[in-house]
Amino acid sequence: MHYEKELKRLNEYQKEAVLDESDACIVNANVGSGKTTVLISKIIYLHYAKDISYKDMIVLTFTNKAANEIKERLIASDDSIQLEELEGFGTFHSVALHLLKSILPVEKMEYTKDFVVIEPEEELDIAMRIIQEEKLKIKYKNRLIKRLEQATSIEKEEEKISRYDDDIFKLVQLLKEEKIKQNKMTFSDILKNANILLEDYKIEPKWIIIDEVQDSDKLQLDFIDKLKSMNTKLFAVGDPNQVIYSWRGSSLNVVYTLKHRYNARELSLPINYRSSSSILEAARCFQQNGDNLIGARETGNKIVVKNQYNPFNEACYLADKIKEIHNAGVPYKEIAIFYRLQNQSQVFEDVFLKNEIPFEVSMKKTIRDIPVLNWVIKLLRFCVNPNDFSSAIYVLSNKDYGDRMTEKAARKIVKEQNIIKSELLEKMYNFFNECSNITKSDEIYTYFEFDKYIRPTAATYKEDKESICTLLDIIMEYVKEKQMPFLNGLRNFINSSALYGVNILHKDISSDEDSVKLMTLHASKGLEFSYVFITGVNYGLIPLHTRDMEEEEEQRLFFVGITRAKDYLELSYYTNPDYQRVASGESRYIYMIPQKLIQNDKVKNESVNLQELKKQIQEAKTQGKKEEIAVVEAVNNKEEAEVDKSAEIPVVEGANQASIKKVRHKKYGTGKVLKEDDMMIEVEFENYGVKEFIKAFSELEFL
DNA sequence: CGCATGTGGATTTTT
DNA sequence: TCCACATGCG
Repeated sequence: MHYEKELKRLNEYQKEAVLDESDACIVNANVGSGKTTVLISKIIYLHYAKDISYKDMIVLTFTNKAANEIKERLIASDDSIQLEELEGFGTFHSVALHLLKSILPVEKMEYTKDFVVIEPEEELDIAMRIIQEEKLKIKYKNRLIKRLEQATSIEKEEEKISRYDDDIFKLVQLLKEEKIKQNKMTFSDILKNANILLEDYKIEPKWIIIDEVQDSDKLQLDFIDKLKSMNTKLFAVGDPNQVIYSWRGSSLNVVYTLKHRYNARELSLPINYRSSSSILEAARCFQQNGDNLIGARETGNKIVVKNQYNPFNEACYLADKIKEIHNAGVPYKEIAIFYRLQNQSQVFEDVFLKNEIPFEVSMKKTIRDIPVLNWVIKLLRFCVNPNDFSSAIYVLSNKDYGDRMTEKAARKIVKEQNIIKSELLEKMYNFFNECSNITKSDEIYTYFEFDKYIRPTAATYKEDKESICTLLDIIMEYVKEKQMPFLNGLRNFINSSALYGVNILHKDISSDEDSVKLMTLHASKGLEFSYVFITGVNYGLIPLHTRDMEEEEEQRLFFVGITRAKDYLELSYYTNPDYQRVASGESRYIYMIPQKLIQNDKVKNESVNLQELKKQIQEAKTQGKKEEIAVVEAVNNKEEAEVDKSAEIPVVEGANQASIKKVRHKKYGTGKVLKEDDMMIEVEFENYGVKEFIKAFSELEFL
C-alpha cells in the first residue's frame, strides 16, 4: 500500500500523530522534528487508509510558501492528484476567499461574486477620500490605520465614543459602506465576512488540518471554529516555542485555547534531526515551553562566540570567513547571516559586493512597491470591473503614468464616461470586447500602447517596460494554468492579486540560488542552514531594547535563530556598535549558554591595531562613502596579504622618481600617486579612479 | 508662527 | 526610556 511506505519512514512519535483518530489533536512539534513530513503523511494516510477525499479536507497554512510546499510534496508523492482537488488547501485567507467566491452567499452582505481584494494602503486611500468628501473631523490622521483598527474592534454601540472627540466611528461606518459599494474587501474582511456567512452555511469538511497553528490570531481561530462541525476532525501542528509574531495578533495561548475548546488530545514530536547536539544544548537554554528537545545527531562543533569591534569590521571578517568556508567545499547557500534589524544588512551588502561574494537579502516586495505595476494593476482592474471608478481615476490622474491629468479632471471624465477626452479610458472600456481572444502577453502591451503612457524619456522607462512585461507574462501563465477563458482568468487574477501577486516578482529567499542568505531573525523562521552567523548579540539589540514586556518573545526569537543551524553556529557582539541605545559588550543571552559549549575566539592583537587605525582614520576624516570603500580595500588587502605572504610587496622607501610616482595594484592596474604620508597613500588609477589605502597593507608595487 | 501639551512609537511582517 | 510629531492656543 502506498501509505505504508510513507509510515515506515517515521519515528514512533510521528507515527502516533499520523495514526491518531481523536476528534481533535494538537501536536507540539519541536524545531526540526519533521512537522511538515507528519502533516503530509497524515493527509496521505487519511486519503488512502481512511478513504477521505482531498476535497473533504481543509488544510490551512499562514503563508503561500508553506501552502505551496505542502501541495508540491503531495503531488510529488501521488501523481494522480488533480490540482482542483486541493482547493481547500491554502492559507487561511486564500481558503476563505475561495469559499466566498464559490460557495458562500456574499450577496447577503451586499457584495457580488466579482468583489476585489485590496491591500491595506488602498483602504487607507478610501478612508482619506471619505474624510475629505464628508468633511469629517479626524485627529491623528498619521496613525489612521491603527486608529481604524482599534475603532473597528469595538462592537458594542455604547462603547463607540471617540476618546479624541472626533468622527472616527462615523468614518468606520462610512468606510464599511463604501467598501461594499466599491465591492472591495481587505485581508481581514475576507476572514470576517467568511466567518459571518459560515454561521448559516456549513461547509462540514471531514478534516481540518492546520500548520504552524501557534501563529493563529483571533480571526483565524474564529475561522477554524466556524468551519468545524460536529463531524469534523481537527489536526493541528505547532510549536509554542516559536511564537515570534504576538505583536501581529498571535498569542502564546493558542495551543491551550484549542486544547480546551475542542478537548483535544495533545501529542508531541520531541526529536530534532536538524542540529548537532551542541547547538541543541545551547538552544535548550532558551526553550520556554513543552517537552525537552531530544537530539538525534553527534556532538558537533562548539558554538563560537566572537567579539567584533564594530559592524563594519565584522562584515570584513565574515567576508573572509565565508570565502574560507566556501573554499573548503561548502556551497554559499548553506551559509546564513542573521541580525535583529533590517538596516543591519547594509554593511554586509556593501562589503560582500566588494568582495564578490554572492548574496541575497530577504526583503518583502509587493506589486505596490513597484509604482508602474501598481498603475497597471489598477488599469486592468477597471477593464475587468467598469464600476471601479476610483481605479480609473487613479489611472488617469497618476503623476508618472497615463494621461497625468488632475484628479478633479479625471473624476469628471470618468463619471461622465467621456471617452473622447481620453484615449486611454476608451481603451479600458473597449478592452472587454476587443481582447477576449488574447493568447500572448505582448498583445496586451500593444493594445494599450503602454510605451505611450510610461514616458519613453524617463530614466525608469526600460525598467518599467520590463516590469510590465514580467507581470503580463505571469498573468498569461496563471490563466493558462487555471485553464480558463482569457477574460475570466484575468479577472480572477486581478481581483485577488493583492493576495497572490505579492511575492510573484521577487525570487524567494529560499530559492536554490547559490548565495549567502542575509535576513532578520524573524525571516529565518522555517529555514535551515549548515552555517549560521548571528550578529549583533549585544544587549539592546538582542534582546532589543523595548518596553520590557516582550522580553520573553525576544528570547524565543533567539531560540528560533539558534535552531536554524545544522552544523556550525557563531554568535558575535560588538565592542562599538554603531547603533543608538545599544550597549557595548555581549548580551546576557551569551552568558545563558554554558561555558563548556562555547569556544571563545579572541580577536588577534594585530587586528585590534588595524581596527584602532581605521577608527582614527574615520574620525579624522569627514565622513563619506568614499573613505569607507577605500578602507574596505585596505582591510581586504591586509587580509589577502595575510593569506599569501609571498605576494606581499613592501612599500619601497625613497623611490628615485622625483615628481610623479607610478604604482601597480593587483586588481586596479597602474595609477599615479596623488598623496602620501606615513600612514596613508592615495592613488588615481586609470580605470578605477581615486582610491585610498593604508600604506602598510596596500600591496602596491612601485614602478 | 511659536510654544506648550499630549500621544504613542521605537523593532519584527504575512495575508 | 526618549524622541518625533500632531494639535491647539495665543
